Amino acid sequence: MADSSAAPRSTGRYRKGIARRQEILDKAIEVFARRGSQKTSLRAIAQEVGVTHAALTHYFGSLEELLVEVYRESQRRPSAERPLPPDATPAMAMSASAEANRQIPGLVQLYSTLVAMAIEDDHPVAQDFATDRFARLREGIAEQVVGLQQSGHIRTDLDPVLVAALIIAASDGLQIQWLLDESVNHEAALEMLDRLLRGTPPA
Amino acid sequence: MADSSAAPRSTGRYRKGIARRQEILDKAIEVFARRGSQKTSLRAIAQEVGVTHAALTHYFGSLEELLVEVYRESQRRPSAERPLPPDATPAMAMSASAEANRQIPGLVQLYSTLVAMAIEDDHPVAQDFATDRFARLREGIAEQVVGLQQSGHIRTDLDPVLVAALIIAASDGLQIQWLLDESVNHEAALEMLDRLLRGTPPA
DNA sequence: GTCTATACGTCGATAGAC
DNA sequence: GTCTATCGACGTATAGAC
Repeated sequence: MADSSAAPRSTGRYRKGIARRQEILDKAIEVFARRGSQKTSLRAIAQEVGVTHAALTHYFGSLEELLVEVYRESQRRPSAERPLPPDATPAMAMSASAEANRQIPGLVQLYSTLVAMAIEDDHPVAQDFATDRFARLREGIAEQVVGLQQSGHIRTDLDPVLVAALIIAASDGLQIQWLLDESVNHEAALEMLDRLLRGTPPA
Repeated sequence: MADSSAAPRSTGRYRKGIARRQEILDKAIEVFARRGSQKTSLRAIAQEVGVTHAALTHYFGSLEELLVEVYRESQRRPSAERPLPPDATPAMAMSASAEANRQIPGLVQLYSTLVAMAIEDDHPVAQDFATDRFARLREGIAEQVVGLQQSGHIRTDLDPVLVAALIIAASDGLQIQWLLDESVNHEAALEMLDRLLRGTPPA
């Protein structure tokens, strides 16, 4: 559950504590959006927010939890009203989502940092975050894939869960390659994958 | 070029310096293989190698460069004589390579750490490493794809470079998902991608 | 409850002795 | 060529002001 790991540290049940925590989180997000992923230490964030670094640990427990919350909250906000057509394929939805994230400086770097932390052995919060995110995404996309298979938009000899994992992996991996070399066309590659999944034979 | 960024720090032109550097590098690799990716600080590595952390910076300049060299050297060693059939598809070659890397504890984590560092703005060594690695991989795989298109094993309506980027992205992304959830079948997903690229229509 | 002040141990990096 | 010593910054923990 997202709720359990997203539960405020110690003061969350009280209105004022929640409000203050949210206020700090909002400012932290703004700092990330404005300054990118540099200087993401507790002390640097605290200084920009206008509190001491100890105040941040009071509300978030640890830097790890703060980073996860910043990313979660950023994802929660609709970045700019992107009304996806309801028949959009999962790959193109991932592409649009990636495009939206790219608008926020530092967000992609933050995500990669969290994933890198997650696969280390001593970062349980990041690990829970990443495991949960991937599991939910796979589940949701696999469900869409089943529907698209029934409507004839994806070939039916493919395991929906494998397709979901592949789409997520492709989107994440292409995003990183694009960040390092803008000649890598994230969207075109996902469109190609879409075409392959559709199964229309070569001309 | 890899040579320029891989050039020893200050003593590399002299035989003894090179030898000592290589000796330290060998031990560092052994430490990573034995202990995984934990405790990868300069001081921890130095202690296991048997020198002070200042000695490591003398040979490698920075932790960043040491980590890159450890990964490069690990990749340079043939992990266990895996004679790929010459007609293996790029996707299956990536799968085999990933499988081999998985045998060395901490290597996949080290790779992810380097990639995460690379997309930050203040890690030029990691950035050069990652950019170079992806560019070389894309180039090599795209070349293979062209050959496989000519021999009829990959459908000819696909841009070879996009295919290469997609295969690399899929392999990297699936590896991460697998690390977080072993139910994600890295090899099966890449096999599926292979099948899609081949273009054989659904039964 | 909120938050500051302060201290602890570790980190990467560097200067200078030998 | 390698050490010791030291620096500033880091995440974390705790005591206590309010």
